[in-house]
Amino acid sequence: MREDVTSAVGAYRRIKHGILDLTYRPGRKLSETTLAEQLGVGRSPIRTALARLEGEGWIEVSPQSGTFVRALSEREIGELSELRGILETHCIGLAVERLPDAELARLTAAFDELGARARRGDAEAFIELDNRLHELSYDTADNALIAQTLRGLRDKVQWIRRACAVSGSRVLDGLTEIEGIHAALVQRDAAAARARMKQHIENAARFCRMVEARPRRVRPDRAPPA
Amino acid sequence: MREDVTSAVGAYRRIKHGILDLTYRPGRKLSETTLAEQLGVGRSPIRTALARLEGEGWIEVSPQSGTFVRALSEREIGELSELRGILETHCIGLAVERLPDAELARLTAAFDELGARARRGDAEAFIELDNRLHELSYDTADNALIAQTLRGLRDKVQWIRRACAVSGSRVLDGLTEIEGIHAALVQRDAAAARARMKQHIENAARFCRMVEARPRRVRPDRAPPA
DNA sequence: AGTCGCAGACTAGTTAACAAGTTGGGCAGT
DNA sequence: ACTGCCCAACTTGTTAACTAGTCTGCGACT
Repeated sequence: MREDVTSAVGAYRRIKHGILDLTYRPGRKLSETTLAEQLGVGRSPIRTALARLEGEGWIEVSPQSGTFVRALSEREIGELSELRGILETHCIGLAVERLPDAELARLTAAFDELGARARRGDAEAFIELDNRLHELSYDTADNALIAQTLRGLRDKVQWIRRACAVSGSRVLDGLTEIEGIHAALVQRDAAAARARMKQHIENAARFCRMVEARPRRVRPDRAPPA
Repeated sequence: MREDVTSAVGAYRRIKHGILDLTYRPGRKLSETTLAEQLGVGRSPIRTALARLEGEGWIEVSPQSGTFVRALSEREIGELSELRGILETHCIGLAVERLPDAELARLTAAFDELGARARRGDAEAFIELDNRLHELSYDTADNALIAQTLRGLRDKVQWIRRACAVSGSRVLDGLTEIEGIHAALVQRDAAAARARMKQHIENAARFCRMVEARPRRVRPDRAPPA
């Protein structure tokens, strides 16, 4: 594995990776001491990594008690999807106006090639295509803050999908949806693109309920955050 | 001052407060050792606080070199305003639909009382009124994630305003703007409310260029972020 | 049998000392 | 006078030991 600049960012990457691939499932306890031993570093880099993960909403620290992978409530999943819908809709609307024809042609080529593979059940091809579409719209929107926010939200959505074990048939439905968005792009129809993107986002995180690894108490919550 | 739960959150509050009230101006170096001595704690709580502030985008840490209060470029200010505009517009649109008449009546009363004071030049009254309007729309939108994001963005905008020493005449202009939004709320006119809110946000952070405390080099940037 | 209390083994929070790297000023050589 | 090197001071990164709070399970008492 590539050598990390600091122990802290290495720990961050490995722990987040462990959360995303469900090695550390929602509700699971993450002991600083244990993680430090497993990663072969002291507790400080672990604490730095955990602080960042807490800030990004992946984990929850209960003082003097434990650190746990967060499970998102249905409400939180809904809030997350609402925010994502607003921003993705905004970006795709701008892409309709601003995306250069040359870029659009390359996207169309990708849809021709990867779309065919996805239709034969290649989930990787679908994910690649989905990424291309979204990232292209982020680039076009030309707002690093919004793009960064959206990437964080997408991480969460994909994590939720995995934690819910959504069926593979979503791939075909999803493909149909993004093909519709692509068609709207080609026709330079902003209203259709926005409406279809909204629908796409709403479908993405629907009917999900996270299952925690173990039941656990609610956070003691000794102090309200600033 | 209220006793803090942990040294780390106390340090976070005091350092952030120092940034907001311009005690620590953009570009200024924040030494962990010095801060630890000033606040009477060890370096660890300071590091925890700084990590959080870095995550929120207030400071920038250069390894083995120093920690600096970030200065926002015109571009970043623009991006920030764009995001804020999108979300505030969304919230005020929902408020038009959902805000109960009783709540609206209380807001109108506040406009009568505080508005008069603001028109006589009471900046505090204007800020209070502005807060009431925005917070009410956040509550109505009923999305904690969006509300939290918006509060963070508002912190930044108010900080920018202070760092740019925007003239006091903005108070009267701002009052006129939010009175217009209030009027649209009363008339239950979503389109007008959204348009006026958009204009209000755009005006808020216009013509600002941050002045750093001291010139300094760009960050060494030894490693690309994850 | 059921319940209360205590003790021990955890947890995260904090500290101080040490390691590794950067920075800037002063001195020597040209 | 100017240039280049070097060293000393200061920076954040990391570690291990210590502190204080929480939880769990065993045991005695009711």
